[in-house]
Amino acid sequence: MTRTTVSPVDIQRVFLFSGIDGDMLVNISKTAARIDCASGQPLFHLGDPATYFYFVESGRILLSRSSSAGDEKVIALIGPDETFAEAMMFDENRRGYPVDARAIEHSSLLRFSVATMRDILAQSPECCFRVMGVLSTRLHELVLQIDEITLHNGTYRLVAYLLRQLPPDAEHARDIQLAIPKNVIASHLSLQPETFSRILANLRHADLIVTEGAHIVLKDVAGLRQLLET
Amino acid sequence: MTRTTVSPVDIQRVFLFSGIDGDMLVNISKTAARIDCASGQPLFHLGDPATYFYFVESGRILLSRSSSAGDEKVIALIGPDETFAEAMMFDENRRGYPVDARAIEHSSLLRFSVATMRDILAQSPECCFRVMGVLSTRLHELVLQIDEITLHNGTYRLVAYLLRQLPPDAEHARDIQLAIPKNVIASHLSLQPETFSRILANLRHADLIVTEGAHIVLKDVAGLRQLLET
DNA sequence: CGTTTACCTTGACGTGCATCAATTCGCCCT
DNA sequence: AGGGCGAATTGATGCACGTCAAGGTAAACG
Repeated sequence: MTRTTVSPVDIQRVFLFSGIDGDMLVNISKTAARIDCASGQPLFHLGDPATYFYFVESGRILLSRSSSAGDEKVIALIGPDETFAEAMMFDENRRGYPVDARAIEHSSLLRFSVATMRDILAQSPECCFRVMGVLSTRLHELVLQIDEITLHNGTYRLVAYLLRQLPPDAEHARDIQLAIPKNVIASHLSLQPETFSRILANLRHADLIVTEGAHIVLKDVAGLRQLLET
Repeated sequence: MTRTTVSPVDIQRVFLFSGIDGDMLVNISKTAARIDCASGQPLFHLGDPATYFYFVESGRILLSRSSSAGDEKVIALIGPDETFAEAMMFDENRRGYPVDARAIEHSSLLRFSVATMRDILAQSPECCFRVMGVLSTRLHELVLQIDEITLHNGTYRLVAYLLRQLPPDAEHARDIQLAIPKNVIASHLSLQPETFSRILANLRHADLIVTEGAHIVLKDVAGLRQLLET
């Protein structure tokens, strides 16, 4: 894991900071750092004092909770141009990070000081609104996740996941390339890898999909959508 | 469901508004309303355009998601002095409320305009910080909920719930009076009422608790705590 | 280039919790 | 008081998914 400096230009790419002007940008870049980390490398652990939040330039970060029995549940997967752990700016009770974080690819991150960011926010309601927007979106996503886990079975969750991978605009794209190992997706969907594999097999036997490793073709999108009704 | 006016004094009780001065307070109270609603009464449904958020003066509000099969999962229970649906101030994509809400007791609420509140926030970073703090807490709670559902079994969840009902300060309080019907608690813990009842029976047979209706005595707190380890 | 290692798949089996069904209990209502 | 109704409990049974075990495949690495 290497650490390099960050220029104001790098920061322009971070959505949360758009609309922040010259002086403040410099301030931010002074307390920021670029983190380059290898696949598998942990960034922080549950309960660690939360002094930073992150922006993903490239690569992929996995956020998870683990039980003492050794089971791990993937809470979120963070890709390029996304931030995570922004909520740590408001960790009033000093509970620290609520999840573990680690890279699952070789990744380049920007690391920002929570304290600096608080100073910025105190002066920029516009920036506050952006942060609140992001937090609100996260909230919505977690509610959807709870909905799926508690109200729907494994097949539903997996099919919903596959359909979400389709680009929303392209009408007739039916090919999916999984960017993430299947066991990780399984954990994200609250399934065991074995169950994940079996459900894919079922869908294959029902002639709804074709699979070849990480490449999946949705043969019958309408049929898959139908599985989500009832 | 009746609707009455709200005075600036009423609003002082809302934590989110503490530190807001005279002029703005009046503004808020003008667009606010007191809602008095009977037990069972719905406040809004999933997807409804979100123009209000709420503060509970008294009573209890249930937030839930429902499947098309008719199953309902309780996402949160909101009691006196708490706000809910604040995140709707930042519903940029107009997705509407992400849950259903209804009273499960005769309740008195204050209803605030999302638009007015946005105006306030734009002028008060202090108030922004309070909102962000609340959102951050909600986020944390949802992550904990996902953790429990996916990483722990029914007994763990129920025991954890019982222990949470103990006042944190009072060292030797062991009596719990459930303020909520058991089937509602069951749904909140992602259990069927039958399973909930059976787990209570198990704990009773293991001499860990004594039950009499909604009154539960934790006979062996240490023993219960032990169930949460491993 | 062969070996290791991580990931994936499939089978056999077990189990935690859901489902269905039948009482019982307590409470509101007239 | 009595009747009606929702909530709670308990039993019998079933199933979705987890667990354990045994290969199979492919990429990573010396």
